[in-house]
Amino acid sequence: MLKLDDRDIEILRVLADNGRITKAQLAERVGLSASPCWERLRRLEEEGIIEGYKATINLRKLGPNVTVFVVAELNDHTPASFQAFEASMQRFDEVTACWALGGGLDYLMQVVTTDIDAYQRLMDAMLEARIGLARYFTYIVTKPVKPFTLPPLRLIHGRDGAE
Amino acid sequence: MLKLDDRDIEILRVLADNGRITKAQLAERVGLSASPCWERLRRLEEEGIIEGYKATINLRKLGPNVTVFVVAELNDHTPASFQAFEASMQRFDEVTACWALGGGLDYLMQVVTTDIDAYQRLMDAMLEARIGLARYFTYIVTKPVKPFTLPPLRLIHGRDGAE
DNA sequence: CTTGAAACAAAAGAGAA
DNA sequence: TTCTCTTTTGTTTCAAG
Repeated sequence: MLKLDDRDIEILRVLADNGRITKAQLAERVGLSASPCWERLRRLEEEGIIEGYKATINLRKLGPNVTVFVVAELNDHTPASFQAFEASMQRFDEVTACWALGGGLDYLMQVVTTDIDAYQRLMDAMLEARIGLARYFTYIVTKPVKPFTLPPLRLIHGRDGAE
Repeated sequence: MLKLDDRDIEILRVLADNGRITKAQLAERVGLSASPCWERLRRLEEEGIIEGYKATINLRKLGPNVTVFVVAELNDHTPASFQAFEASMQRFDEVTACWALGGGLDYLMQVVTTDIDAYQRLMDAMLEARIGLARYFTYIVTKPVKPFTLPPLRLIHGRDGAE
């Protein structure tokens, strides 16, 4: 298990909020000077705890669009079916995220399209593409209430079982 | 509406993938030299199309944790109830994202806790906190199938209605 | 859009607290 | 360990063509 102290956690928190902060500013914010802070950051990146850095794009400023969450059930639940469905998820660009759910039969997809019509056409295309999709339930997003935030890292870290 | 050309879109795509790329490398990747690329980037940031930059943290390396999606229904559907519930969502740190859904009565929450027990305790706490939560449905994530990706920007951009 | 110069930041190391 | 200080190298920013 990787040992992280409060300062490492603080580095993660600052970078999760501002991924382009300079290393000098980062050091100041976590109460270290540049060199030790830089060492810790290098380690966090090397260990893969920091996976990368991403710009956050405001899709609403680009044009009209709609986000839909879809709970999907498959026709059958063989390993091959799961694999085929999961591979399809990678190919549909409108599927912006996907998770497998407990119960062994369901998936949750996040889908972004220009409008509800385009969403329907996408789902029709999925049904026709014979990727194993049997039924699905649609949750249309009307408003983002809370943008992605980090969970409380101190809870998740500092217990047995981590790699 | 903001006019973006293919190079602007390409800048967004590169930065959504690698938010800490240097400006010189970014320019090279999109086929511009440093100064014009820098001008475009400055504009995208100023317009708020680029909202910010975030480090991506691999939670699994920090310790055991479970992600749960929760579809929630409220007791009543007055504007005040919505407001109260949405304010609560900001306060629960384990709620890592939240969206309001169509139908005017439902929310989808993404929750991250250490284990299913902690998830149950959180939901019990929400029920007891009288934040207006009536019923909820639990979807436990067993596997991330597709991490967040950008939707096809060319579809969303380049039509009427954008700001 | 290009060049290029000045200001600034990153990276790595030496040695002291 | 962490800190400060220094040097080299690379990056950002912006003015001028």
